[in-house]
Amino acid sequence: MPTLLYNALIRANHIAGLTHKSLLLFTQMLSNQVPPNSYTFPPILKSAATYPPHLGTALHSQVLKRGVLSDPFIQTTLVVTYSRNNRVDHAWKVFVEIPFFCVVACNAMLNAFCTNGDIEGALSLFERMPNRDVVSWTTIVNGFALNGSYEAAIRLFGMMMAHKDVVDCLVKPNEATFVSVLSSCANLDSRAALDCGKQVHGYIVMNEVNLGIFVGTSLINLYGKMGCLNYAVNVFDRMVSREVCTWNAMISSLASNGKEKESLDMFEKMKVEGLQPNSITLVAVLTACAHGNFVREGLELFRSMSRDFKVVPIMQHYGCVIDLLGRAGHLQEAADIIRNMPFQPDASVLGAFLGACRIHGAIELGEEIGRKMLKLQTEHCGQYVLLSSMNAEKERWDRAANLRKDITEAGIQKIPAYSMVHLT
DNA sequence: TTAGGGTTAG
Repeated sequence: MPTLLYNALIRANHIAGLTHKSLLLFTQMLSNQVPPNSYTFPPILKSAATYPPHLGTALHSQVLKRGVLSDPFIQTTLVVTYSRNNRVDHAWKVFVEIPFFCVVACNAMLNAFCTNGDIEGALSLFERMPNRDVVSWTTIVNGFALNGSYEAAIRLFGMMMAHKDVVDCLVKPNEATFVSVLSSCANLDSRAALDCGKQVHGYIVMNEVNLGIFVGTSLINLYGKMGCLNYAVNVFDRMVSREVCTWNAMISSLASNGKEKESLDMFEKMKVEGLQPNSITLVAVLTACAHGNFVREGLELFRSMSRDFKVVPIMQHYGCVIDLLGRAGHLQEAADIIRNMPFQPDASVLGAFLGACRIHGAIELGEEIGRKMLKLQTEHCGQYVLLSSMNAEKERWDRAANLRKDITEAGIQKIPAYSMVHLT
């Protein structure tokens, strides 16, 4: 079989997600002494990115050996592969060897910085790039979002729209750009962020941008988070095609806006339409059950989800079901589930339980689980609280307040309040 | 035949 056929097969398997098969074909190719060429490596390197890093490195040596390292497609793919292996240092080494400023390679490197948490590195490269296209802008907007700087992401999107960039003044956003900025808006909690999201929506409508799965789902998520349920429903109804994530966003929006019954109805409708609920769907539906006090339905769903939907419960599902039982006062049942969990419960599960114990005055049960929680979280929470108190003693109020904020953000805010555990 | 950016989670 000639090189060309191997290349086609490797690529086809890579696209189909059969990364193992595509790697196997490559080894077969070598053992049959069919020489790989520059077309062989991009798909095989991307397949390798899903495996431990040494595979990528081994393929890098093959690239060298076959004398195709100067191929720009291979160089860019190497940057991507090392980045996905969290080796941004190796990605950079490959990148600096690329002789000409190529916008695609720069974008790959930009994304390498962004996905590895080096937003300063990304920004520095972004500012030095001689050319920036819509992918560059989207990557940096999304990079800020990935690193939690949603305001900065929105600001950069604004710069792009206002053509503030002297070099590149004709960049038009596309669907990926909208998705990044809408997601940033949804992660904020201000009127300004909602207004920004609405403006983006307006732009989408005015410019007759296709309301595809990604944009539609992002809009539903934004409006759902901001409490604008009518807008979310409106977008959902207007969409021509919907996927599981679209339904998930709609079910979550209804569940968190007091429409628990409608949320469950939506879940039924989704199943009727032949869609397979996934792990996220079940988190959303269990949330609806917890908020709507549908104890029996929620518990039934939780117990049958592995069988009916092939979704094995993870921490979040346990969190929901403990919340569900806890709110309704079924503390003994909740404690049984915690005791029999196949993995250690985290602070969110135990926190939900302790909250319920406090509300329902179940001191003994609370103590048992509280001890378990302290044991798990001592270094985490204890150190934070201690640090916070020490700062307060020295009148470093701002630092003390920041640490307290960290505790809240880590989702373990219930621990310091649970002083009865310390008394035992 | 080949390279870069995107959605949903108590």
